[in-house]
Amino acid sequence: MNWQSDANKTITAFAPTLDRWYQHHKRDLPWRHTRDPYRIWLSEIILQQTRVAQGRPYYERFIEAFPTVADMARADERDLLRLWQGLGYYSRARNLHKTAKYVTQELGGQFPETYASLLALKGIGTYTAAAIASFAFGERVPVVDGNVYRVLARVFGVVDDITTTRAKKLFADLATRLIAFARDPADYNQAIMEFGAIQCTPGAPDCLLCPLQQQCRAFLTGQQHKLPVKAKKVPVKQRFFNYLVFRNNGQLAMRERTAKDIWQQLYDFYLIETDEPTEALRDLALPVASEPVVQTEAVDRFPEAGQQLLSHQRIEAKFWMIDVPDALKNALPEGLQWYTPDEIGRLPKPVLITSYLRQKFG
DNA sequence: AATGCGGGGAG
DNA sequence: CTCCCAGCATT
Repeated sequence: MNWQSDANKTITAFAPTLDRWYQHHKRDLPWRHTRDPYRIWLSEIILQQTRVAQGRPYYERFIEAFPTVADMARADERDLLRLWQGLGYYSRARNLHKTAKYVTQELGGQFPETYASLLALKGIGTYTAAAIASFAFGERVPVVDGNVYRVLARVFGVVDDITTTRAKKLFADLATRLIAFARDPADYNQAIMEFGAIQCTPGAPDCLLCPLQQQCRAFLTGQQHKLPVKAKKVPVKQRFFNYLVFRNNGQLAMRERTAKDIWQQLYDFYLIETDEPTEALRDLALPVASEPVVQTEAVDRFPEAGQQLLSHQRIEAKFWMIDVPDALKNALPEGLQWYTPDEIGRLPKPVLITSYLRQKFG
């Protein structure tokens, strides 16, 4: 039996084997009880680059707050971002709102029903379009996500670097061949992702109890821990944030982040970024309006420290609380506004800011 | 083809 | 520590 005919046999047996495995290992997840494209769309956007365990409570809260796409379309974008707070990749929330409005206002509340038309919506790429098309409408189009790359790379011994365009096409083509043998495209797509999440895991795949063990090129050659091949990512950038937390009469000065940077449309404080960690307030180039304030009214001579690890940046933050006298409260730097504690609670904020507020004010 | 974008959990 | 998660948009 040569390798080629082994591979062909594996291809025809792959989907049925996963389907069988799935029947016994399927988790009970809320978005598996519906074919409502709105709910499936919402769950898929939430789950982009996000583990099920992390995304699930957000899904529940979103469905509670916005039971239909029309409800979401009506929402204030700030409230939507506030609900999204802590999930990261906030462009997902902005695109969610944009698409909800588009579907409601331009499509009469009806989601597009094909892979190709779904792909045209903001925030929907190849993976999400395939997921919605198959789960909600039964279209026979394969999902290709991180789980699928891992499972296929191992079972079929694909050593191509999955970050390259060539490999992406190779995996997509393979996935298309495989789904042809599936009984039900939706179940099969769920099955392969579930299999990757539970059985064929990144670190310690459960090969001993794997139904594909004797067909898996990686297992048979002992290479499962080396696949998939993925170019290592760029080193994380270190940044130093110095926050001046202006306070007056129980209110804090905050501003919306609008720059082309992290945390767009979330709220934080007056920020001075430096190339090196700062030890004292006098080392900072302070805003003109705050100078007299800083001389006399700084509350925190030693700042609160904060750390935020992002996948692409490591942020070291320091917070100086500064009491602003009434005489200067209308002289805030451009963009800053006073907010009461209640208002601040309703603003969407990065986790770094929320953590600071919690540790400072409870 | 490269880069930027969050935050958290697992090993 | 490192890796990576039901990826996508922009350049």
